[in-house]
Amino acid sequence: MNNEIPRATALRLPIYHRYLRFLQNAGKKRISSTELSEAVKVDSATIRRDFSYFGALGKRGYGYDVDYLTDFFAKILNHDRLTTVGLIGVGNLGSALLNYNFRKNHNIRIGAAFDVNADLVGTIFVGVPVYSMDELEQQIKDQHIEIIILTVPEQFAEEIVDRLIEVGIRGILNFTPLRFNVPNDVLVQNVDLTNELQTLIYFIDNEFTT
Amino acid sequence: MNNEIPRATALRLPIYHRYLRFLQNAGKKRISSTELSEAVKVDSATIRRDFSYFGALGKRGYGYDVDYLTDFFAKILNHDRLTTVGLIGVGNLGSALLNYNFRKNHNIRIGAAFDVNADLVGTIFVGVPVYSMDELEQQIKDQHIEIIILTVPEQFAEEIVDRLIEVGIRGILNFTPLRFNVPNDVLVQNVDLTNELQTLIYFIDNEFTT
DNA sequence: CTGTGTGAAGGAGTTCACAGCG
DNA sequence: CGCTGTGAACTCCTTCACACAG
Repeated sequence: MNNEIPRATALRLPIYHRYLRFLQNAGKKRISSTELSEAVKVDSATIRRDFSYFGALGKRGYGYDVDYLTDFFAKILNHDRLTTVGLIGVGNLGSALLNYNFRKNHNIRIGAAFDVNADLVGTIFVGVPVYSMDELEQQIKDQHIEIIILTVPEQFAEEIVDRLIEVGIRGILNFTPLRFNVPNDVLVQNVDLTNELQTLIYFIDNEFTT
Repeated sequence: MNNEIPRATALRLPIYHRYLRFLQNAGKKRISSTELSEAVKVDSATIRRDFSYFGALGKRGYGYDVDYLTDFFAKILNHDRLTTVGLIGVGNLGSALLNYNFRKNHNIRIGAAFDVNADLVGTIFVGVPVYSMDELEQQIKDQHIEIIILTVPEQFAEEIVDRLIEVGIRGILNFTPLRFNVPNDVLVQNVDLTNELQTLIYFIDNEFTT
């Protein structure tokens, strides 16, 4: 039931889930694909098809039960177990992400941060211990970290990624502009903020169509 | 020559351009689609097709001229003119982005920051003046700002977006999890860091295929 | 009568494979 | 001979439109 979920659908699951939780908090009991469509800006037919990959979740003529659907997606998205991730590079962006409230609502916890700066190493930064780069492999193993947020200057990235692959990391949220060669059991999600801005500028200057 | 560029191609232009500049700095004179493919992790046929939308940029049996191509894309991406953007919300993430070197290589400049915090207003933060929210419309007009980076807590976002639309902003780089209703001459690029992490976790837990 | 679930059609983007230019 | 540029096939995703369940 998992492997057949189309990639495009999987990418929308967190969006659906976030809004469903909002509805749940607001005490709403039922929601139709049309209403949901308005909030998350996804075509209602697409929503119905997305949901249908998981079976018949709705009731015809009624819509979807908010509580049921919220719990269902929570499980799908692994909110029922805590995920511990690590962060490498406690610079501007790294610090901001440590402050970011990943954990608050999503059962994601940054368990360890790593940096080369001796002044930071050994301190606790917004609740997260900062380790030296020498301790990388040990901490990853000890804390069962499978996912790394990579916010280092690009010149150091390649070498670090090699170490991460070696130690068996499963996923990297990559904030550097580089594209890495990784074995195909390691997943890299690239977040390129400069790109996003440039793309925005490009579309604006070239009369996009909504 | 602009409007017919497929969206997917446009999204890759900044990636190509960044690597071309790297090659240029390294003194490389020619590049083939196959070599480029290896570096940016895009299929070589896709690269050739992407380039072909802009006309015949390469030479058969030779490849592409690095200098020519770099300049060509610089123009396409508007690097020949300075783009001034504004940033609203000088919190953790906002501060990190102010420190981020958008400007360094891409002719993008954050010209104004806005925040509700009276301690920040009136100061210069990493070279960027911080204004109060009252000054939003005035500064946007004075500095000809067309693009806003939005890094405010989500409860304030909706109202701010309405003001931005009113004053004629063209694009918003949205770091809040909300999806806004905007007229179709305003472009919103959503960057949702929690989503990225959740998606990564989802794919890892569900045995993705590369 | 309302809103789901889904066959079928329609896009959009990618990749193959090769003709043909330099 | 090498590498581009591109028809054609293919894959993936979205959207339409409606049968049908509650």
